[in-house]
Amino acid sequence: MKQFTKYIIKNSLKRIFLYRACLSRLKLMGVEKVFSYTLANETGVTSEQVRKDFSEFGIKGNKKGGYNTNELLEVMENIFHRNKEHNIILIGMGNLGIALSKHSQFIQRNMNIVATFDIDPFKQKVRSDIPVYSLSRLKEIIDRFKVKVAILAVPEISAQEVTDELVRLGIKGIVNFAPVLLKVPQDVIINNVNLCNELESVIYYVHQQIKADGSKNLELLYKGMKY
Amino acid sequence: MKQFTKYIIKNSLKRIFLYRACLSRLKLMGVEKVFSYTLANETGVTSEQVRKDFSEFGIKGNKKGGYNTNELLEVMENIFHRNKEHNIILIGMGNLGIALSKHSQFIQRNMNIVATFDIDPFKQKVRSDIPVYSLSRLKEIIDRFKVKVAILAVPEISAQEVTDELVRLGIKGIVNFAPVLLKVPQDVIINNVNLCNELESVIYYVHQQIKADGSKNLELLYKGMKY
DNA sequence: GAAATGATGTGAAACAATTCACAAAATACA
DNA sequence: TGTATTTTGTGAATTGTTTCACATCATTTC
Repeated sequence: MKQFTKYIIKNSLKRIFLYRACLSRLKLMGVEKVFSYTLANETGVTSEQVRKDFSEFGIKGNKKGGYNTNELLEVMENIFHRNKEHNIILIGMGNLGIALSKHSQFIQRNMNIVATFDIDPFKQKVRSDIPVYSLSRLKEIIDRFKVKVAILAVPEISAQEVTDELVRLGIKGIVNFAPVLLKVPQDVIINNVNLCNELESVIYYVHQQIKADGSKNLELLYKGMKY
Repeated sequence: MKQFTKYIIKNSLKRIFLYRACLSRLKLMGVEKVFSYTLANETGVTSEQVRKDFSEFGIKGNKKGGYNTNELLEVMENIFHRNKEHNIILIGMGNLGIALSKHSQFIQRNMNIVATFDIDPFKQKVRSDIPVYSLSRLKEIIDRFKVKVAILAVPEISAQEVTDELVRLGIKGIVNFAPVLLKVPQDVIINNVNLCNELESVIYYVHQQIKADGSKNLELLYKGMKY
């Protein structure tokens, strides 16, 4: 029954992303020491939460001395395996696929899109630094670059089919931009990113806000995930 | 202290998105009646959860008879104010901005990007169905189309500056693609979408999986948000 | 039309996450 | 050196969420 449910992105991991973003900024500003309340203030969580999260990942600070910015950043880089290079493939070179293939932040963070794929031979000619292949060459590339993670930006209709093939060829994690709930074996991680939903939730909350208009009830409306 | 923390996207709202996606599919397949366990099976949650979520939004079904697919869909459309047209603006016509401006799903769901903006006059010439304006015309467009929600796809460096301007001009909700924690007044909703983080979390879990390799501990690793 | 069935809806219980409260340790300073 | 101060780290308490268990009711069946 729960065959394709995945519990992913534990809250504390999401917050680690926040802390890291702050730390990078603080490092640039030349701050050498941070305290749990510094990060707390910057990210809008409590300082106890910061310390609890750290303890979950085994991060230790110095009593009174706080945390060393560089050390802390390094620990976080390790959590996300940033020391290693990660070879990623991208399937679907539509509007979104093209944008993702050019997304410079991926490279900055050691995530290299080694190849992109599309079913349409015309799109395979699109000029880009990254080669665009036909899907028939998936196996070859996945094997050669030992790819474990794929970005899926294909149309809804072909998402499941492509996923099945990816899983067959050994892909273990997928960031899925198609608005479909993919069915995959237990051991494959799916992270769904649905741009419409992201926009619609904002519309939803803006409307709630307008209805409630500055009342205290707002606090209640916003329980759940923190950003 | 918590000035720019926002609690958004309550879990049940996120799940409502899942249910709706299923319902749309079921409707296309001609299914007229659904039961809580139908949706539960399809989305990977429990049937009690489905009913609890529904009760939160005041959705009532028929004892024994389940829910009518069309009625249920309509209720959900109303939750997300889909009956109304929503005028959105998009700021930043880089790779991602261009892809978003062409994203057909937005239009399918009554979310119209009425105008796009960029600081670079060259990009303002880019061919598109949607006009690309200079930022100096923000006020005019926001007022004319009564825009309340904006998509922010500008570089990190200018994100806060543009946000301040948007807020000043009456924008109440922002989908932010820049990897920055924006500072906004209490009554403005921010939804951060960080593509690198989405990819990195998959890499994280794939690595955990490889380490743990099929053990029962995996269940523990995945607690938190459900997808 | 009475009994059996199958679904909803919801308090109560179990579980999970966050906050509180404070001991412990490191530093600063007299 | 000893006392005051500041910050970490973590059990305990609280708060929030999910699951359980079952009363309720509409429908079907006999």
